[in-house]
Amino acid sequence: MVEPVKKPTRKTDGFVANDTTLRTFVGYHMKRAFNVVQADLAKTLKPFELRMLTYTALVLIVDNPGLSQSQLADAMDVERPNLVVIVDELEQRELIVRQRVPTDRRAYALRVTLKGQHLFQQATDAVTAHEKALLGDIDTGAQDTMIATLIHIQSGGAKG
Amino acid sequence: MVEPVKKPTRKTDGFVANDTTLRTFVGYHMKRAFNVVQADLAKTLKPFELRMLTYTALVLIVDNPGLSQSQLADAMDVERPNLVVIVDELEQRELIVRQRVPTDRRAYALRVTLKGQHLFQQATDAVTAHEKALLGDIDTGAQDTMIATLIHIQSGGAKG
DNA sequence: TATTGTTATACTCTATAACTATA
DNA sequence: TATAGTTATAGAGTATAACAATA
Repeated sequence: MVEPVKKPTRKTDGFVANDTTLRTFVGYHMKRAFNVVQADLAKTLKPFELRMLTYTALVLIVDNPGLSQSQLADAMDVERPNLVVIVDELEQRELIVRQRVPTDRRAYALRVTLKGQHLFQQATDAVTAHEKALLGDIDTGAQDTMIATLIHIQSGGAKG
Repeated sequence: MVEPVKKPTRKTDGFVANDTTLRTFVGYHMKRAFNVVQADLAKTLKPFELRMLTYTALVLIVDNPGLSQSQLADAMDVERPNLVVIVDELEQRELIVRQRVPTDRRAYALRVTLKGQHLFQQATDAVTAHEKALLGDIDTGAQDTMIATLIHIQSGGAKG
C-alpha cells in the first residue's frame, strides 16, 4: 500500500490565517502545493537513493537517449554548471554513461546503462503510485485541467 | 503596462524533450510552472526590495494583525528559525513591529506599520497585475480549477 | 567568434539541534 | 515539563563569471 506523506506535528494552536490577500496570490498556492508534492517525492525516491533532480535527469535520458548536457539542462530548467554534478552522480553510480560525440567532440551523448534502466523502471513505478495516491481523491478532470494549465503557464511566461 | 518575464536566451538548438514518462509526472510540471511564476514574482517585487518570502510574510501580517511568529511560520510552511531573519528584515526596514504580548511574555504580536501598509498596497497591486498578465490568456475557469486543485493537494498531502 | 562542458564561488532557501526566557 | 523566540550551522538548490577544448 502507498501511504501519503503526513504533515509534521505542529504544536501551535489551530490558527487559520485570514487569506483575504492570499486568495488571489497564485505563487503562494503553487509553492505550498509544490512543497507537498516535493516532500512526497523525496520520500518516495529515497529508497532508490535518488532526489527529484537526479530522478528527473534519469527520466529525460531514458526517454531521450543521446541528448547532450546542454539539452538536458535546457529541458530541466537548470543552469549547465549545476547539471554537471547531477550527471557526475548518475555516472558514478553507473546508471548512465557519457559518450563522446564523434561529429562534435565538445559534447557528450548521455545514455542509460542496463542498471540505470532497471532503477528508472522501479523508481517510476513508485513515483506513479505515490502521485496517484496523493491526487487520488481529486476529480480526474480537475487533475488534467491543472496539469494543462501548469504547462500553459510555462510557455505563457516565455512569450514576453 | 505590465510585461511578463521573458525566458533567458538559450543558445541550444530547438531541442524538445520526449515527454513519454514526464507526461504523468506531476511534480515536474509543478516545478517548472512554479519556476516561471517565481521568476516573474521576483522581478515584480524587486523594485520594492521584497522577495517572495518577505512579501508573503508582510501579506500575512497585514491580513492577520497580532499573529505570533510561530503562527506566521506555520502559515508560511517555514521552520521557525528561518522565519526569524525574515521578521528581522521587515522590522529593520520599519515595515512591521514586534510587540510583546502582556499575557504571554514569550511571544511577539506582529503588526504592520503605516510604512509597511503602504508598501504592502503598492506591492500587492503590482503582484496582482503581473499574475493577471502571466495567466491572462488562460481560461478563467481553468485558472480557478487549478488554484482549487493546488489547495486541495495541500490538505490531501496532510491527511496521511 | 561561439559553444560544450567545467571549475569556482556566492547567494538563497531549508532543516536540525541546542540555548534563553518564559509559561 | 513545554513553548516562543533565538543562535549556530549544515545542507540543498540556484546563479554568474571565467576557463580549456573544440567548432
